[in-house]
Amino acid sequence: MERLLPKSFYYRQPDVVARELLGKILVSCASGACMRCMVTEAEAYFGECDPASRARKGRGRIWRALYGEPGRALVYGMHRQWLLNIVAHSEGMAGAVLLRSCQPLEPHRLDPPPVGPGRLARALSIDRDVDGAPVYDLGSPLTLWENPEAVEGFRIACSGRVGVSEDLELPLRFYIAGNPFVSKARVSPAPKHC
DNA sequence: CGCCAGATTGACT
DNA sequence: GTCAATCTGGCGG
Repeated sequence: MERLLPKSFYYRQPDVVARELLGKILVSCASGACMRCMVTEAEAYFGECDPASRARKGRGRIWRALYGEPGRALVYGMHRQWLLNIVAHSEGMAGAVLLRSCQPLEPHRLDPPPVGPGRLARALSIDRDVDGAPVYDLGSPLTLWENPEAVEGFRIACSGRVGVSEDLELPLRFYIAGNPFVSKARVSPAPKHC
């Protein structure tokens, strides 16, 4: 059987965690029935040093979450959708991983595929109720699991983050190369080999 | 309190 | 290509 990713998994730099979350299993029981999918695309955000981070916006609840305990879901709304992040950073730092796309497991024919952060949240019934949920904790409405099936391996590609007006030099968007459940940015950021 | 912009998406010209 | 919906938080009146 699969194993929950431990809390310590999230006590690392957001870019490391974003990369390592690819291929992992995301389980959402937010709607009552549980739904499983594999993470195919994620982006890393840092704290106030990151021009694209919401920590830049002010010291509200999002700022507190980014500087708060790693391994917790951070859900907030924008443009009429919910965006799902997992808080991830080393001790004393700040950051999170934005889950952008996933591949449904099981016979789930999702109409708009859960590709793109807004669609992912909608497909998994993610909303403010899930905010703060510890994803390393069994019994949480949202959990992340090891994926023994994915050991076969896949290529990871990376690029600049999607939709940000000001990005860092580092490539902070990671995705499974060739997987159909990955968003195509309107203006696709140049992919690089990682 | 109103207005603006941002890690978006779907409908429509 | 363009528009608008409406979550969060800063800023101006």
